[in-house]
Amino acid sequence: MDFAMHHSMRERAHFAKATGLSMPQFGILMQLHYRGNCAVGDISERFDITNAAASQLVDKLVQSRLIQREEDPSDRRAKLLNLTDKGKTLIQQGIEERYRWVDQLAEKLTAKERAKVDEAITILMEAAKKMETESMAATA
Amino acid sequence: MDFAMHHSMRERAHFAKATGLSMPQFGILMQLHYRGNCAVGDISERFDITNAAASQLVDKLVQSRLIQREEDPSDRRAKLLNLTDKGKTLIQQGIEERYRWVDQLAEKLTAKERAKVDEAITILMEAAKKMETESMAATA
DNA sequence: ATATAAAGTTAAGTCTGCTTAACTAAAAAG
DNA sequence: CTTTTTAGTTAAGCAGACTTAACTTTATAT
Repeated sequence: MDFAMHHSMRERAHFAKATGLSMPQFGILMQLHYRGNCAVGDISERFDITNAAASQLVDKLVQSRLIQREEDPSDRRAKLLNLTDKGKTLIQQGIEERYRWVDQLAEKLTAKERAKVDEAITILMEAAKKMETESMAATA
Repeated sequence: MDFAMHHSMRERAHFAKATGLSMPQFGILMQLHYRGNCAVGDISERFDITNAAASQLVDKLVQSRLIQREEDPSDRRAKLLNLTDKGKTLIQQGIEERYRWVDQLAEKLTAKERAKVDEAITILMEAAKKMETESMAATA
């Protein structure tokens, strides 16, 4: 498990470097991939940096046309951040590249083994989902 | 799976920040935790940076007494890098903190579910090990 | 209506990581 | 025994991320 993460980190760094993005920049793109419609404040909170820092990072990504920043209609102070089409395709590439390894791993398994792994993943996903909603409730 | 990594990354960044370490520095400590007796060249290769950069990072960690750098008896040009006791306890703390989340997740499972997950992990570990040795052979 | 708080931006300055280039010392090759 | 490679260090300089502080604009509270 930790091994997978070790590997994944490396892939991530590699991909970021290949695309000319810094790790923080890449991180923001991933964040927007998973949770779109973010505000700048969500970014700063997620990465534990100041609003100013987040704003500057976001601005760079906007300038490279990877994300778009528009006014939130319900609160005109806030901004809604989203991936542009360019950003989406980039991230999609990155994800595929990172998952090539997983596919290779899957090929090493027999059908029976793969079924077992699938089941375990489903179980874990359920548990994780349950945990997340609980912590959400606790924070709110 | 990706979700776990997302979470893990956050924990990692948080812990690194709390200890006053930068991510690259923390990464080196982790590397030494998993594969001790590294040379400076191993570090630079792992993180895809120059020897100079690795040497400088290593030096900072040596100065903060987290790792030790001694001459390799079998090749006096090379250095053997290892965690000091101080470094070891630090990393141990970090690992425990990161795994608290996994433990919480495990608590959400029934005994039967946990058994299934355990089995799946064993399968995956085997496959990963097989893959690693194969890629080693390919590189060599 | 005024005061206060909140979201974001901008600018100035600091700190790190990283690279290239020049160097030392040890090992391997000829 | 010289020559060349290899491992690592050091210094100079650049680029990026980050922080604080000052500011603008919108929302909220009194």
